[in-house]
Amino acid sequence: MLEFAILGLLHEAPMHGYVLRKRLHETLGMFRTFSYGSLYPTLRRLQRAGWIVEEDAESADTESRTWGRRARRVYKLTAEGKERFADLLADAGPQTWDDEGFGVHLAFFSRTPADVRMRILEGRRRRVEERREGLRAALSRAEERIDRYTRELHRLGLESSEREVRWLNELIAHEQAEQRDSD
Amino acid sequence: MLEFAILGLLHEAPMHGYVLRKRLHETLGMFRTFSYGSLYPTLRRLQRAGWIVEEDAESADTESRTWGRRARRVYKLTAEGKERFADLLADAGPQTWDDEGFGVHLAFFSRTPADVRMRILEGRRRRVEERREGLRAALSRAEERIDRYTRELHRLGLESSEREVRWLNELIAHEQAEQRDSD
DNA sequence: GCTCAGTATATCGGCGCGATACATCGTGCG
DNA sequence: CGCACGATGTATCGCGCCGATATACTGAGC
Repeated sequence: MLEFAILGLLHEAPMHGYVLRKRLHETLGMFRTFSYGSLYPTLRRLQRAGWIVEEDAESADTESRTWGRRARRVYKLTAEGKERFADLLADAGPQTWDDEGFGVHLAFFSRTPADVRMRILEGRRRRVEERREGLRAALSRAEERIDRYTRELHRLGLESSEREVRWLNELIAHEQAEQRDSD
Repeated sequence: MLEFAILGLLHEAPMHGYVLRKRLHETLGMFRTFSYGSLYPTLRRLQRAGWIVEEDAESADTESRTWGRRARRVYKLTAEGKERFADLLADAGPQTWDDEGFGVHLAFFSRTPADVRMRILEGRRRRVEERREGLRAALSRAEERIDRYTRELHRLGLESSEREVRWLNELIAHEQAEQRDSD
């Protein structure tokens, strides 16, 4: 997931770890964060894989650089990196239904193909509906022996699943409307 | 977290990995699951730490055992394991405010001391309120440049934070009422 | 001159996951 | 009767990510 997000953000501009993490915070905003303990090793991994390369000291152009310190490692996408991101964007597999995968992918939704968007949205809906049904079942079977606090948690979870399904239905309807328009 | 849940469940009865995982599913129900890839190594770890021990082949009593196959490793709590669980129950630290930690701890809330329950609930509320404020800020500053889908996600997140804060307030009020009663 | 917050990179141990492997048992179906 | 299948049962491997920790330089305020 981090890989996906990094590749997506580097499309905007070359960046070094520190600002990358800030952009990560902003665009994934309040819903998912990544620690430096994941970021730096992942950057290494992407570099080794050839998806990104380190920009060298040049690039004295735009940036005013009032500093003399080096140390910042600025990375930029390679052609292979762009391909890789396109592949990940087009993936509508199971990991894009779960909380984490869905949330991150959604942050790059305007760049993902319309049909893929649809499949992700529907997959997510199926996932949340399953959760909702599971919670409904647990609650109906619960009245007796189940712990009061657990029951409360289930109630909250059920409500939130229901709300998310409604939210997904709206998004899906909107997508369909858009698709109709473009016909 | 897995450690906590295992120790808590083994209070009911000695169990082997497979049924432990089922009980895990039931009591954490729909909101958190653990894979065998975590469970078995964790069981080892707890054994090494001395919190649990493997019951030996005896125990030919209650269980009818229509099978001749061995292989099942039945674990039971040690005195140190019970102490360990009590310590974890009494912990109201930061990890008990986050989604995962909070959810798991809640499953054992009826066994946690009332004052600890209160501190966890309040800590969680603070956490969710921060998230809520973050999302509100993001949404108000958003209208312009932010991606439509991200905004939708923020909307959903905001609603769900608001809902959870209300839910927490109810729980907290209930706790306070209970505390008044016992005075 | 000092301290403090922000900028910047990096590593370490540990937790949990998904994939995979392997073996046994009971049930149902042809 | 045989055999496939689903449930029972334990285990390992590599990997992604986290929190803690270390290090060091810069700019602002006092």
